Amino acid sequence: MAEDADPARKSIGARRNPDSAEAILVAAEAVLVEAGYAGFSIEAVARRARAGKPTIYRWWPSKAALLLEIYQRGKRVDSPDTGNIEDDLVGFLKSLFSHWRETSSGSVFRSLIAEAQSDPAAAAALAGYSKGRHSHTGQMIERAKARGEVAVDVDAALVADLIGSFAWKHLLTNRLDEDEATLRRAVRYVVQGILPQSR
Amino acid sequence: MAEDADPARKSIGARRNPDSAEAILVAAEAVLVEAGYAGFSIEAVARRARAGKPTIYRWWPSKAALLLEIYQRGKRVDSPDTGNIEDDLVGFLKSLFSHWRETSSGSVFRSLIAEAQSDPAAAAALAGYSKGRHSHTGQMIERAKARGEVAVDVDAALVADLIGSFAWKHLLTNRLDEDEATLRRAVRYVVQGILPQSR
Amino acid sequence: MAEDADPARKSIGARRNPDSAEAILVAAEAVLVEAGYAGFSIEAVARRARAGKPTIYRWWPSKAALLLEIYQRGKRVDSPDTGNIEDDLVGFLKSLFSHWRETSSGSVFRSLIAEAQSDPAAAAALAGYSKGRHSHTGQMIERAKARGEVAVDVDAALVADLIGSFAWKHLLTNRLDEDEATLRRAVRYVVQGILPQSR
Amino acid sequence: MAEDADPARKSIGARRNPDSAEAILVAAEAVLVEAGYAGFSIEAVARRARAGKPTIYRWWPSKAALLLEIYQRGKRVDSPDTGNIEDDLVGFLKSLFSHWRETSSGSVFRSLIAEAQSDPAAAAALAGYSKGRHSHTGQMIERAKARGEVAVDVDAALVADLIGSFAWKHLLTNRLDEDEATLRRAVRYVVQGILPQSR
DNA sequence: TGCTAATCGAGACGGTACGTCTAGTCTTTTT
DNA sequence: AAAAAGACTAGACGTACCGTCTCGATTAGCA
Repeated sequence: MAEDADPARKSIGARRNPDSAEAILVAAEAVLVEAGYAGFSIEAVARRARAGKPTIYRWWPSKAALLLEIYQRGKRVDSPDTGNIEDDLVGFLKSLFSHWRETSSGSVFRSLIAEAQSDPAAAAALAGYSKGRHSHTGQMIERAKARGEVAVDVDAALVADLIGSFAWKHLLTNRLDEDEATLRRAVRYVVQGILPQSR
Repeated sequence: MAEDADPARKSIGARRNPDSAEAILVAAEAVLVEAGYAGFSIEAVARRARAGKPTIYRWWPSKAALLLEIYQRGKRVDSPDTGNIEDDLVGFLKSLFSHWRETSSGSVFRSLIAEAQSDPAAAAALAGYSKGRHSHTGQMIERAKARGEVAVDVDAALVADLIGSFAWKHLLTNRLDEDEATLRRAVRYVVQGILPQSR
Repeated sequence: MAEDADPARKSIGARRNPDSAEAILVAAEAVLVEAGYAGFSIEAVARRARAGKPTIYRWWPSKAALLLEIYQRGKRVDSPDTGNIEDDLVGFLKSLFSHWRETSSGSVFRSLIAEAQSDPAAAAALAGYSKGRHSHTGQMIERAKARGEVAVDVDAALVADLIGSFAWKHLLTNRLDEDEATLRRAVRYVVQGILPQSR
Repeated sequence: MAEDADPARKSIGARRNPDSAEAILVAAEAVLVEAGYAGFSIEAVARRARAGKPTIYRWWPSKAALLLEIYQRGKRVDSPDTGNIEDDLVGFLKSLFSHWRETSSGSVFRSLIAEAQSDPAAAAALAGYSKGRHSHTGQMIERAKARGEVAVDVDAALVADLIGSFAWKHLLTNRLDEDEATLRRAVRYVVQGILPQSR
């Protein structure tokens, strides 16, 4: 990461300077990782990026917008297709948890959720993003339906919501280190239910 | 609410003044409801409560502690016992959602979750609280087990976690107005699973 | 004084705004005059000047610095040259006392001395200022020396110190209304001594 | 000094406890010496003296009252009588400077002067004290008058004021280390004047 | 001898100010 | 036109003191 490589980054004329944008995003991510959401201020990002605050405000109207873009950049697209819905969902959760754990994404997304609790714009963006994820994750269920593995009248988005909820709550309560057995158990409850005769 | 009833609240000796404590909690709740989490500052609470800032800091070391106590005060203890696990869980979610919707509890709890993302102490408190809720909510599942309605090897706390996750995510994404049919569908997925042959 | 003329004073770019500086100095003087040294707080000055506290702290690191600048602004430069050392010194004291009495300078200088008793920086500044005044006031003695009116080996700065001391103590003990006869007597003691045969 | 000897000093009935008074005065002096005027707060004194704040406020209505009593306790009474007015005054200044330098009296008196600039009661007390000192110091001049060493129409109090002023200003500007030659020169200017023919 | 009354340490109270931090806006200068 | 730079008002942060208050314990002197 070259966020310190340019000791004086100037304007490149009457258009957005991609170096500045890049430097700001990199700096924002670094600040978030190093100082946490509590230390994540526009001031701190500007300082770290050697950028003026107005430059940040020009392109990202709010902290939430910045967070959202950082999160999008580091996004991992992954919906496994093992031919078995349980394995698919367990794999999804496993890879999501490790992605959140091992990259800055976890911090970023936590911050985004936190920000959404005070900033309506962030809330809207997050709701939209979440909805999008439902249909994305829902594809796993749809594939299972197509295979006849899942009842056709199942609301795929709702199942995706359930699974996503579980992930969110673990993220928000610092439980991303859950072992695979637990994840599998949770997924199995959703897939097979908890009734005694269901197996 | 009688937050303006006492035009001069003095010390009552070398011990905590319950009137002040009460006034502060009431004011905190009012500020949170009226100005939202963004406007929830210790300054604002002190102003509203006609209290000195040090008085607040003396008894609540952080915003999180204040939020937690407000939430505890307004807590609703409710785990229905209809003799049917699905109805129990649906009832639980319905009453939780309406409680969150219709009282200040929703705002308070959202704020608490947000606060926990930047304040480690709040995070710990929230994690502890959440764990406590799991065993509480888990009693519904345990009762169902005792009735033979649910498999004995089911991890009641994990099921509670799943149900609670669903509630959290709806709270955090402003979807507390979900209709009963959707809640029931979600609960049914957990109870009966989503497999086609499961019934 | 036009301290209320600008209901919204903004930045004028990446450099000091002289309007703000002026407003702050005017407000500081007004606060000092109206509320006295006891009521002279940075908060009060900021409030009165409609300025942010950081703006004050940016340019004046301490109350003392602010006081010093106010005092310098209202400085009266006056070392009479009547051709007679006694008249010069009496005139100096008279005009200094009336300046202190009739403008805010008296309050400002008193405050500065008080501040210097707790703030080492203020103490240093005051000591430096005082030394400067000695050589300034000393010029009256030097002129008298040149006229042959005063012994050539007299330490002009020390005499200035003596005269200045007298002024300070009167300022600090609210005795700026001393009549001219008394001032003249004091000056005469320094000029002619108190011995019976000295004239 | 036994300020730490009593780990629990109680009431001795419906009257002032001299132990408490003593402990408070000792503590006040210690705080002033160790932390300076800036750190001299009633809180700090109470803490140091293991006394309740009301106990202090009961007997000393203000910081100034406390300072005044401390100063009085440590007072040095000294007006040399060498038979020579110049030597008397030089001796007076020398012993005053060393007293201020080597005991806590200097800090105390400085603080008292500073306090008098914001507290009218302290100002009045200081003015009264100062006046008393004039007549006390004036006795040296009166003695010299009686010896015929000083003109009979000299205003002894005014001369005392001049000498005292010199001492005050040196105290207030941290110049208590002035060498004897300078003190003598200053005294000589007052005694003999600065005119060339005066010797 | 028991009651009253003032004092003690203690520490909470409503406030104000401290000096620092960030928010979001503004203007100038440079490219 | 957009960049950096950094100043601007505004206000929150958490801490220190202010001077007042009430407690419970203590003890002398009055009844």
